[in-house]
Amino acid sequence: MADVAALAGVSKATVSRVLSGAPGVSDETRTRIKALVKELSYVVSPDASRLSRRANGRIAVVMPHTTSWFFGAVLAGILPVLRDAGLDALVYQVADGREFFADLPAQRQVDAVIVVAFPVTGFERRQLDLLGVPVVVAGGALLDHPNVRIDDVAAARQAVTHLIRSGHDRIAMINAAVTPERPYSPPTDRLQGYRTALAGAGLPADPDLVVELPWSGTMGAHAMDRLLSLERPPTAVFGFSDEVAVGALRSLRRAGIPVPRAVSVVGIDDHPIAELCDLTTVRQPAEEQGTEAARLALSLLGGGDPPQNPHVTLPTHLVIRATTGPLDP
Amino acid sequence: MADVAALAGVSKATVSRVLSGAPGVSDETRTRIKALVKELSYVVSPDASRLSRRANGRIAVVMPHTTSWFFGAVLAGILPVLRDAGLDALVYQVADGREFFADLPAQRQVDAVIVVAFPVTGFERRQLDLLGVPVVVAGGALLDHPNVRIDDVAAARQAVTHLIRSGHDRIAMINAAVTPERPYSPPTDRLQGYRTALAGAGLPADPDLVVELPWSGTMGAHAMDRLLSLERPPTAVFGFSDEVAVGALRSLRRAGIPVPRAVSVVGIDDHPIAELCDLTTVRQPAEEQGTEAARLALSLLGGGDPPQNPHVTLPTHLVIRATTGPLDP
DNA sequence: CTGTTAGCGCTTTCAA
DNA sequence: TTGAAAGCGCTAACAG
Repeated sequence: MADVAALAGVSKATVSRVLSGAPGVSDETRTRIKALVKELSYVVSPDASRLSRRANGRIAVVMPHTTSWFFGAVLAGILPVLRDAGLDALVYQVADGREFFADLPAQRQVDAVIVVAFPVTGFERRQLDLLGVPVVVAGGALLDHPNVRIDDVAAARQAVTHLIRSGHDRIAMINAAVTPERPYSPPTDRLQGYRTALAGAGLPADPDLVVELPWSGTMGAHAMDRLLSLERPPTAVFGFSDEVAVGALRSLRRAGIPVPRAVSVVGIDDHPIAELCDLTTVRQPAEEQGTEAARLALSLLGGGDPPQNPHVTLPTHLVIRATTGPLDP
Repeated sequence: MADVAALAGVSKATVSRVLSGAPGVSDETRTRIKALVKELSYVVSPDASRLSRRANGRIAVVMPHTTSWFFGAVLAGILPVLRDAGLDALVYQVADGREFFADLPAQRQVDAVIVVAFPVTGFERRQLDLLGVPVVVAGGALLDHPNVRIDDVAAARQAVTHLIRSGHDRIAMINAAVTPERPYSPPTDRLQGYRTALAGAGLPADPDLVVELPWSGTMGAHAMDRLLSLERPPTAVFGFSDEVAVGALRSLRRAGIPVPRAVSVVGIDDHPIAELCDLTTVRQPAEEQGTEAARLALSLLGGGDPPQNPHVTLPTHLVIRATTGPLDP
């Protein structure tokens, strides 16, 4: 910048003003400097600028992994919002919750943290506080930090009610197992929604019909195998997610059981795979959760008023495709 | 840092030395300062440190989108490598190639750029040069920048040869359409692999059997519909990717055509969906491409010797599942 | 409107 | 072994 100033015969201050669009520079000088800057294709050093301005123009995005659709979609929702606000995104993949919370590499580097669907332990929560910046949560909740999520209980109810209305009365649920240390709420909430729906219809809750397995790509398939080995298998299955449901479909296909004639299957997400598999599901807006979370983060940063409603619940809705229907008599 | 120095009764210089592990500090002082630092839970400001040291400790990761499996997986491969090297990742999603290349928000912020499977135009290439930092490519190639990729021609050949060996002689390909401006090579290369394999087996190349459609979630399904309306439909289909192949499966299922008894289907990727759909495919290591690319980037940064081989080709291999087989007589 | 003067928080010679 | 001082490249008063 010193060079530019020298070549333009002005002070660094003036150049700085022009570059930051600050007022108080004559049009003549402004255009002259702008031209020079363009010619030299000069840009300010963001780091120096930030150092001087005491703000770092970056936001941390913390996610357990980046591979699955949901996280990619949330990220896709976050990035454009931050970009438009002139902020950069520092993405942290916290495989098993270690490095990020232990070393806090984001410390003094970010103005806010967006935690994506990450079950945060007590220790981690305290570490997060140490960062001293606003925390917002996408796809989950954490104390009363601002967050954006769906109503998991309601989503599950929508799915199961759909099955009930199709005339099913032996409805199973394949759920993701949750460990006590990792307070991940969707499995709990969706199970509750499942039970509520059954109870609401006056259906019994058969514990054999709830299979909980630790998450894995083929977990849905294994769980379905289990359900098929029951003396009285279910006629309908509600999967924790679309990936789980599609796994169940695989087992049914291998077993030669016609869907939905003999067994109906429904998931949650409206993952792209659902459309390809003709899977009935309950759609959750993933990208929008990212978008809204990013917006919340920005509003917290603005220093302005806190957001109107710091707890946003986005709606879910049933998407009926070809894997559910009445039992074939 | 000034505070720490004052409280310890030493100069900032000494504190800095301790914190950066530089030599020339007595053990006594060192431990004393370390204790104090811990107590105050003080950490250096990365920005100030970088400003002073003229290096920015960040790497840009540029991808067309973050939603699809491949990109998430590559990112998952990149992040841990950078983290271990103490570098942060600035992730840029370049929806339609605009902001990033036009504004170069990464300018003066990163020490290298990893471009992930992004078809870069001439203009964009020039903008990239403007950043003045090493560029490495994951999942593609760009001039002779270091890169990590698979051999698309070979991958396609593996897929098609498998079909030929199962006795098929009317083999279709569903390909992603590529526009002239966006020099995205996999479609071209995979088509070539397809043709090579056919020619190698002395099979004719029927132009009707190659359907090219612009990418979309259901593109494979639509393309399959097209193939099914041919007077003589194919008995086997090679999809550009697993998602395309699964789309084709959907059409076949809806049409009531048994797979693989009447039609075989094979894809490329070994996307998680492939396992769930029992899809035969050619596996490409996505995460590893990220890992290797990140390593290449680091080696370029080290200032040390350039990497042994700056052009890495990772192997692909057939994964046989249940969607391919001989024609049922 | 523009320049001068201090820093921002750290690293790094160069002396002591 | 330690400290003083001079920046890194920019912004932000405060004067003129």
